[in-house]
Amino acid sequence: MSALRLYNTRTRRKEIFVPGDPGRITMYVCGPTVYSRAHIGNARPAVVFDVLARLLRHLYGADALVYARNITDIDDKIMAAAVAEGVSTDEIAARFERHYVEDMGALGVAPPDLAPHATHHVPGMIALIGALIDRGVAYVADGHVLFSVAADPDYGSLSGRDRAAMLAGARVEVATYKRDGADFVLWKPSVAGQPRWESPWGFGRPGWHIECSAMIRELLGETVDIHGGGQDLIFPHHENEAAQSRCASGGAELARVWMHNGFLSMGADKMSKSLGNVVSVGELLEQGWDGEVLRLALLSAHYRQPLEWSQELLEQSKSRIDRWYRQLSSYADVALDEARSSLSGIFSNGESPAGYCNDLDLPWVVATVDAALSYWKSREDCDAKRSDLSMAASALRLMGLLTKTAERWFEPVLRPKPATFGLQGSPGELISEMEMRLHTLRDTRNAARAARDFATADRIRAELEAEGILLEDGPTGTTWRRA
RNA sequence: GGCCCGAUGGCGGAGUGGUUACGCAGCGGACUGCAAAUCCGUGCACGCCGGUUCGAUUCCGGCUCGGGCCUCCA
Repeated sequence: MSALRLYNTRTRRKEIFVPGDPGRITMYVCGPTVYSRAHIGNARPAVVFDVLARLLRHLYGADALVYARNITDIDDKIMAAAVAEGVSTDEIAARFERHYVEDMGALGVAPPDLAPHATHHVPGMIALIGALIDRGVAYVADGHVLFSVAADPDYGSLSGRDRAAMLAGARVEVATYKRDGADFVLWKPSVAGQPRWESPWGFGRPGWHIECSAMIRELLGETVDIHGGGQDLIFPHHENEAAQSRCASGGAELARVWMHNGFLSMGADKMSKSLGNVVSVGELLEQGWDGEVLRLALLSAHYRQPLEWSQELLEQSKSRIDRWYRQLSSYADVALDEARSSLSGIFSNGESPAGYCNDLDLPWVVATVDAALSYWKSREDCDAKRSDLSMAASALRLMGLLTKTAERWFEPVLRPKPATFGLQGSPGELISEMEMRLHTLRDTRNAARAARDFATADRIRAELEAEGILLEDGPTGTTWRRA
């Protein structure tokens, strides 16, 4: 068993990962609030923790991990979207959850084992709030239930903030019913028309932070091995979760390891809906970027580092994956810790973990794969080469890349674009019509080349390139692939 | 104002107390009708000022600049 080192936000250092029960490792990641399409920044944690889940399953066994990623389906933004459209919050939530699942699927993100919905766990939240009141760390005020920050001496330990700093930084006017400016809402009243549940404190709905605490408690237990999310959740969301759960359980920490991914930026700023500088996963897919290209782009920087999203990043990722498919996709999977390969370091290295086991150092893994490719590219086939390149391919597959055959990868994607061919009809008819014309063009071009009529041959090649199809003339004939 | 993080070549992005990944782009060459792909070769870097050290891009301190959080946010 190799040592896995993970960076723990709470201690601000890499630690050897020691699960509470190696036979049942628990991981919880904060999922989406479903009120709009996911942008590519939202996809980063989904992809990063998907890779971590694959790694944990690889290390501890396929059945040893329980991975939960919640769906927040009750929230002020969902309510606002519902009002704006004149439909129910359920309809909004269901629609955008569907989009989310599709988009993440396109990025190769495997569905988590559990995808709890906040609205299905309200009784658990009410029970948890009741327990906090009983323990004297929460209080009722003006129809709300609030968590008393002063009651938790460890409040601030995750984010590294002290009380004085929080007061100094307060930018929001403090509600008068709060005993302390830092106290946060566990339960709030709903007015007519808003979603509501019956509780000992009247009809209302849960605060955001209590949702995760309650679902973790119900589904995974008092303490999870790993709790993940984006860096912006460290405070207040995760700090508050940690405080609630710690107080409710009499001191047990909510998570052994807290992990947070860095942010995507667009130009100088963080990509965020409030700044309006977002690009959605759906848009990128429609532009023709393969999900694997988006996935590699998201994984091209270490998960804790900021990553600048750009057209160039996409193009670089595309080139890299194209090359991998040409050179590596025929190599079958092997055990990643196979000692015969000189690349076994990408996966484990007992004393000083490297690559995967070094806090998920995927850029290093990718670089090592490329170095191996470069080393072997002009060398003859032999056991060592096959062993190294098989391991390289396996390393990429563990991060969810190189999952197709080269044939599939390079297969031209015909998109119905009637304008180009001056056609009309249903998408299906258009595609079969386009296929027929492509065959004709291929025959025409081959004949032209044979007759050394290069003007005609080049014209056809240019036309097809405009359709996203590249023709490559090789010694054994012409191959067609998507651009 | 407080807390946190970062600063590497044209670009992206790792890592390391001494030999400076990897990719993309560029340049030269081979191959090709021309391209593309492939192959061979090649240039380019570690924010600033101190300190520790035989030696620092790597460790320590300060500074500057940039970003995030402190309000919904992956």
